[in-house]
Amino acid sequence: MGVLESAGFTGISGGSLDRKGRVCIPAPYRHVLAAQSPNLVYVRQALLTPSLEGFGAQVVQKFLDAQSENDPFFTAAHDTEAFALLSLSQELTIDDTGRVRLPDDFIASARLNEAVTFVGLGRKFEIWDSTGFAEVREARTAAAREQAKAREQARKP
Amino acid sequence: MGVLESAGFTGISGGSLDRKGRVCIPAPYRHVLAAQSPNLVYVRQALLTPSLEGFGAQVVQKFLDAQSENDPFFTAAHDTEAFALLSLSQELTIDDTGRVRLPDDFIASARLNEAVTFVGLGRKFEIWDSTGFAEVREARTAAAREQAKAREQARKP
DNA sequence: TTTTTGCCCATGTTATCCCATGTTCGCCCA
DNA sequence: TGGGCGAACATGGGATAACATGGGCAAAAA
Repeated sequence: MGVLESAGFTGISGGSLDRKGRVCIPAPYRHVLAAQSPNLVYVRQALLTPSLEGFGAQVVQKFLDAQSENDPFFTAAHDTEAFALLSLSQELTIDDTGRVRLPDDFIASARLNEAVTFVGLGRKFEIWDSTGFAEVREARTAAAREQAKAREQARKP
Repeated sequence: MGVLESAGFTGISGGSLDRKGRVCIPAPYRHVLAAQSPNLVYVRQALLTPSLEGFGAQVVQKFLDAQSENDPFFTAAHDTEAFALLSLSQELTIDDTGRVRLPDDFIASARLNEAVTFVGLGRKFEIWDSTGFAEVREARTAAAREQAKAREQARKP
């Protein structure tokens, strides 16, 4: 713990969903979240993939700030954005063993089984079913590898 | 210690991975890292070679700043990059004897044995299995030699 | 009542802190 | 210009705290 929090969520780690629908948030993630608000995490269903997205209060706060600066309300585009961020998210409290209870419909929509995988992406993190994530990981790694190769090429000739 | 830190990671040095999966980061590297954030190093699996890459908080911070300015938080724009940099990296804390615990999957993917080699490359450094690095070193030296020759040619036609 | 939710305790595992020791490097003085 | 001497460094190992996870119990909801 230290300046770590500013760097956001990083790394990939495994966890487990117990029969009560609880998951233990990885300790490093909890430290990031704790720096934003105590015992709180926002979780929503990802829009494009069978996974969940978690983030801290800071993201919500930033959105609200932007909201008050610009058009307050009454624009359809904005409402859609607000819906995506606020309506689809649930504010979950982290108990003192570091776990949260995931709503059943979230578990269903992300197709989670007992083994889950946490994926750090800076200001947000993802929760996947471990089996399902395996191939996604392959694909993403391949894409990253291609990008890295492309850079090698660009530099050399 | 001096102005050296600003020059980034330099040189090649050996180290050892103990039975607990710990490595001692070479002191010169630690000094570079300390200038960016205290007791922190980011390590990731290299994309194109069986090795690990280490770097300081500055690299990550720079990426996150860019991310939050454009606010592409929930867009897929930088996803590949974010995955490569943030997901594949682990934030490791350096204990007060200068060591970090490398995750087992990192050790496996870089095929590390007891003897490891640190390779300074400016803003990042690499961690190789010493035996595996031997031939890579050959190849790189040869490539560097070729490049040097090519430049000679270009200058004196 | 039956079910669910939040709270608490229990436990095995893992990592982290701390102390100890050998070694190498740099520095200063003869 | 060599020793030699002290500090910084690298490495091993054991104790301790943090972590992940299962299960029980009681209050609240259905």
